[in-house]
Amino acid sequence: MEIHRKRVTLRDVAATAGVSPSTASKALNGRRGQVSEATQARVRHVAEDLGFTPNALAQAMHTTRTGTVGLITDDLEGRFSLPILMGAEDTFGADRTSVFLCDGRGDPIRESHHLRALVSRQVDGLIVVGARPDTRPSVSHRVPMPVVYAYAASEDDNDHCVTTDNVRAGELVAEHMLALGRRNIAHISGDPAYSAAQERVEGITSVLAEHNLNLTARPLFGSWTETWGRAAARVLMEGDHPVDAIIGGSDRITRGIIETVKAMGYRIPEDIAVASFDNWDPLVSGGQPPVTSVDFRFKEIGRRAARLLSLALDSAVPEGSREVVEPQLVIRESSVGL
Amino acid sequence: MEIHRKRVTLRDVAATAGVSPSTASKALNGRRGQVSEATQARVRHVAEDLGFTPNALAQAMHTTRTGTVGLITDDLEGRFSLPILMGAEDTFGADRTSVFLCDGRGDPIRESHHLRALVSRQVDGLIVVGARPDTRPSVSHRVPMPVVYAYAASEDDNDHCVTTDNVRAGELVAEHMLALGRRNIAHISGDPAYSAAQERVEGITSVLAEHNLNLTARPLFGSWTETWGRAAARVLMEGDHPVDAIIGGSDRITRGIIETVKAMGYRIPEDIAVASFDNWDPLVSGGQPPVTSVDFRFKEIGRRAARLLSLALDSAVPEGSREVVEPQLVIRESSVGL
DNA sequence: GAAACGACCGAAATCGTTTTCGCTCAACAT
DNA sequence: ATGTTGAGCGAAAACGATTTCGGTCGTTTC
Repeated sequence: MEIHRKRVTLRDVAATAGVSPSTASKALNGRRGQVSEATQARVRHVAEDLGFTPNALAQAMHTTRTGTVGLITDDLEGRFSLPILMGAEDTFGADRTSVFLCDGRGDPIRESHHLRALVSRQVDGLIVVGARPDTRPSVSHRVPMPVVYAYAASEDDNDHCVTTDNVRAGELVAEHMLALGRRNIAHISGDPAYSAAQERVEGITSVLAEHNLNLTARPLFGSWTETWGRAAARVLMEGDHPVDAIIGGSDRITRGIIETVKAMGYRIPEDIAVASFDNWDPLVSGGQPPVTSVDFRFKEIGRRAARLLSLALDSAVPEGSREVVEPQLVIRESSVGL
Repeated sequence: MEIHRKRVTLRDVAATAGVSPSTASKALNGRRGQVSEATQARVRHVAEDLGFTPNALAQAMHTTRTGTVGLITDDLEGRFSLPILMGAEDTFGADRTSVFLCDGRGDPIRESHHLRALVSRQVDGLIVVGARPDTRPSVSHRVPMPVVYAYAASEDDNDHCVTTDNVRAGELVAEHMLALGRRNIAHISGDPAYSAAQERVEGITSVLAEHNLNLTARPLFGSWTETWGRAAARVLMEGDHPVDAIIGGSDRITRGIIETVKAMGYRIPEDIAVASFDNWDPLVSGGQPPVTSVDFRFKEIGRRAARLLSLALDSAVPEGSREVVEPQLVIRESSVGL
């Protein structure tokens, strides 16, 4: 049924209700004291009957608020941006604001294009989601509306940012391993160019240091892949250092580690306790054993970013607000036996 | 620098260029013959100078085209919807239309809410992405604009749909296995309630039948999890039927299969060739060995859906158009040795 | 030299809604 | 009877852009 019936406007409602558009508007918006109960009811009924939906665009021309925000990301897989989007939807839901999602795909030209499109669509604000948790160039000076950076902070200190705490994430895992009585802890990380890699190492070593311990071997850096996890695990286990715990730099790396360690005849977690970062469900929950991992709570990041943006829209927040979402350790059988 | 400078309007441009808004408009839109070269250049220059960006909302009130479409999904993980979104962006890019992404999260109430929001925002059209490839309820009668269903078809035959071909996917894998000389082929599927599961079986068996073959054992149904893959693989390998190839129902299932088969001492692909459906990179590319898998080409689905929607916007397409995107087999080492 | 023409520009209407302001009319006080 | 309310409604302006329709010129044509 492709009856793309003409859109019914306030004018139509007013006409069939026998009042002026102004009165109809007041009736529907519940302007008390300006319209009688009787006509209010009548207009409401007619509007319902005709299936009237107010044109948000026309409304926006007055309020200069469109009830829309842009979310710009570079994250192809959507591992960060979708949970963040969902969190944002959660807190915007009450505000009844909708989200434009745009993928810049790491291309500044494409990003500029999206930026222009969003500005011309008069979005009230912007959430910029970085692909990696390093700082990224600010776009705030290029747009006439508030911007909040999520996951990756902006390079400009005056911008609003909601980020993760990779140092804390490292601490969480290290504390967990120590609490389990492990003392010979190794770390197989990913690409050392990522600040996340460095900060997690920092968190781990600082906790160990508090107990007068050190990593049993120098952290191994490579790439964020299973293949690297396998290779590094073999090197590590064939080395001279005793190992009773391995911290993988990501869930992908950890998959490789677990496979190799098991293949070499060690039991997990009895001989080797394993933990990881990301808590990405498809990799973590179905594994054998399921993997203990740090969850960075992307959804919460989205919620907080949206909240911050809402405040910024009302200029109710100082420049350069920074929020950090505390990560959370999710414990599974790879570190603690059943 | 939170200089949220007042937005510059066409009026401003006109004023500083010393012309009327109408002339400014014509100049910027290149209305030839209605404005002299000189003033055109002057207005353009001023607009550039002031950083003028036309208000798309105001423009939309004339054209009754907002250059926005809604994309509604239920897919929490974004495995389908993000690639589809990217594909849609690709073909919409030229049209300079932006996409509202909304997640219904499987909740009809939430979906209705989003639907209302999109209608009130005057989106030109809608793309509805189903979470599973079964048919889903139509929403077309509830909105005054064209709708295209992607991935999951609509229950209403008059709707436009772009879907995958699960039967063909099954055929592709089966043909591949036969071409490799495998004759004792088993299939470990997922939840039998999914039409995708049934159709893939259908594709596989039909190809085998053409060669007077049958699956070496009845297809095993369970859930779309690694755990099920492990359990089923063990049952299968310990059974009486000879097996030289296993087709996993999804990449997650296949992870479990491979792990178990390897643990039982078989070599992949020498003893057992393995293939799968989905071609989901994080599960498929880093595996040991990497997994042969059928790619359903979500991006292409998005592109086609967007194209179909564009046509529907111009009423240039008959009711009930159905498009099927041909899946593609991606061959890796789990089926073909190096 | 008058008429016709074309190039260039601006006034005004329009899109759909909200808001301000003024109008009308009944009810009430004086 | 006149003046004062105030409740209820509508006319009109406004948001920012586009488009139609004239209007003002200077130039060409017979």
